[in-house]
Amino acid sequence: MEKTFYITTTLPYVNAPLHMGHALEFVRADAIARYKTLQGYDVFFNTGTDEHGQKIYTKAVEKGEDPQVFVDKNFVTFKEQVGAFGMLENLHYVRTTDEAHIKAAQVFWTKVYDNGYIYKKTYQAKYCIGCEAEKTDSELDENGHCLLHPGLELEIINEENYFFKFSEFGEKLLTFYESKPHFVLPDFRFNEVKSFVKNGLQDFSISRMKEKMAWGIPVPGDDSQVMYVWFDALVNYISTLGYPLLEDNFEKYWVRGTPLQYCGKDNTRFQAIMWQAMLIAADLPNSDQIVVNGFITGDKGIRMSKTLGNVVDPLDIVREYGTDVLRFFLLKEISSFEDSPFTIERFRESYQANLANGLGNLVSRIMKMVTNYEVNYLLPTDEDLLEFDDAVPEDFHTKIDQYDLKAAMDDIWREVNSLDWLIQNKEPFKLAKTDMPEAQRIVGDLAIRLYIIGFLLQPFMPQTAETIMKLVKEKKTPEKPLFNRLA
RNA sequence: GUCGGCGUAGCUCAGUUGGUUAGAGCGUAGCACUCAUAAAGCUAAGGUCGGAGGAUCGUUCCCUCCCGCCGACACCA
Repeated sequence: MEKTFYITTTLPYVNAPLHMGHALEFVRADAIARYKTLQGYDVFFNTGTDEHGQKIYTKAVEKGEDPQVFVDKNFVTFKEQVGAFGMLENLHYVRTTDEAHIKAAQVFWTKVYDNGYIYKKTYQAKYCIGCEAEKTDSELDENGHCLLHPGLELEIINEENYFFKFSEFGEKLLTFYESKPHFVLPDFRFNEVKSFVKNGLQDFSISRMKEKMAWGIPVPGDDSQVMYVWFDALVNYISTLGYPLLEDNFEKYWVRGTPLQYCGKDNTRFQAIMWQAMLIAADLPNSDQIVVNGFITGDKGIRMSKTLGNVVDPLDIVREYGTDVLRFFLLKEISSFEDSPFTIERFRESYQANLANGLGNLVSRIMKMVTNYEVNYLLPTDEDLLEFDDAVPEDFHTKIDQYDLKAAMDDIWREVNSLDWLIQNKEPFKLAKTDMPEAQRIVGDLAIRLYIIGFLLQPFMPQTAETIMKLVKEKKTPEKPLFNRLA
């Protein structure tokens, strides 16, 4: 039976442009998807857009547009932006306003309802007259007043909502976590998850009154309510696989594969706790693993913000340096799990050292000798490279399997450095004048190792990898530098 | 406030089950080579390992306290 692999990003809200954090999530997930594809897995790679909820509704109204028209337009933009990150061709896009998704969310709801985990209860919302908005406890000061209007008493609004019996899932979740010691990566996030669950879970509301906010999926059997946005949105991870149909893709990728969910650290709770409880409530198998990214910050770990002027737009980077260079920096220089700074200075330094002076220059010098000395060599096949571990750096595969992509990239660059060192040390360019066969042997060896670098680079920098492999295969010197030096 | 983590060269970070001169990459300075994108190679400078106490023959690495930063503590998806 063929090996299958499922991976998904979280779904960004469709109303805002993608920032560097999104780029990180997409590029990392894509690198993993490509890696697994190369390993011979049948990969289902999912992303998409979250298109319901108050924020989007408000934005559409502001623009004087019908919400559906608004999200349709924004989805097109979203897809273009994601395309700029160099994603796999067969990436699946799910939209939470897709008919199939809406139906799936409703069937999911009904299943959970029938299993007795949804009930109706009065929900008490705190409403600030000053802000004209509902407030959560974290938005209040110690006196229970709105931070922006500390003088005003909050109004309590009673509203009938549907609730999810989250409180019944504490033990079940902890048992599940026990059975999967690496369910959440990195482990300090898993610890946070566990302690959250151990502190006790409370039921929470999963619907809103339609008359107040109509932009959501109708609750089955109750016209007065729509689903609260994230309850609907989380179902995308399986609606994209054809759920409620439990055969075909769902069986193939979710049940038989190992569903991996990639997310930013602000999403941990939804992915690792709520969604898992929802799956149990609907009698469905849990996810296999949740991998959590840190945030990208500005200089000195300060968060990026427009007012500070330290925002770097991933699309600007792509426009100026190309997709692979953006991918390079995100994969090589950004910590795999912790917060990491992205500054233009750091970016340019790394570009100059690792791409222009490093990899790009290495390709030039090796291929120049290959053509000048008319070197012949026999390249390993893909099968060889996949099967024989001695061709790749030690633990390279282990690092990727643990989603430490930065460590894998460091391995590749160690190889780049050692080839540079070898050239300097063995001096084939001198030997060519006295002992051509030996020079050819050395350069042939270098070319093969360069080819392997290209091979290893495929999941991370697909275009560059292809270029390098092609040059080595065809024994050609690049017509122009792979990466131009910066002034 | 409670729980957890972090604070190591200019920058980004490794590391030590406590033991002679604390590591890498980048950046900086010098030397030198020429196959290459004036790139690569070699060498060097640069650290009281956040601060103060304590336990120890001895600690950057253990304990206590302090300072600073960050995360979780639920309806922000």
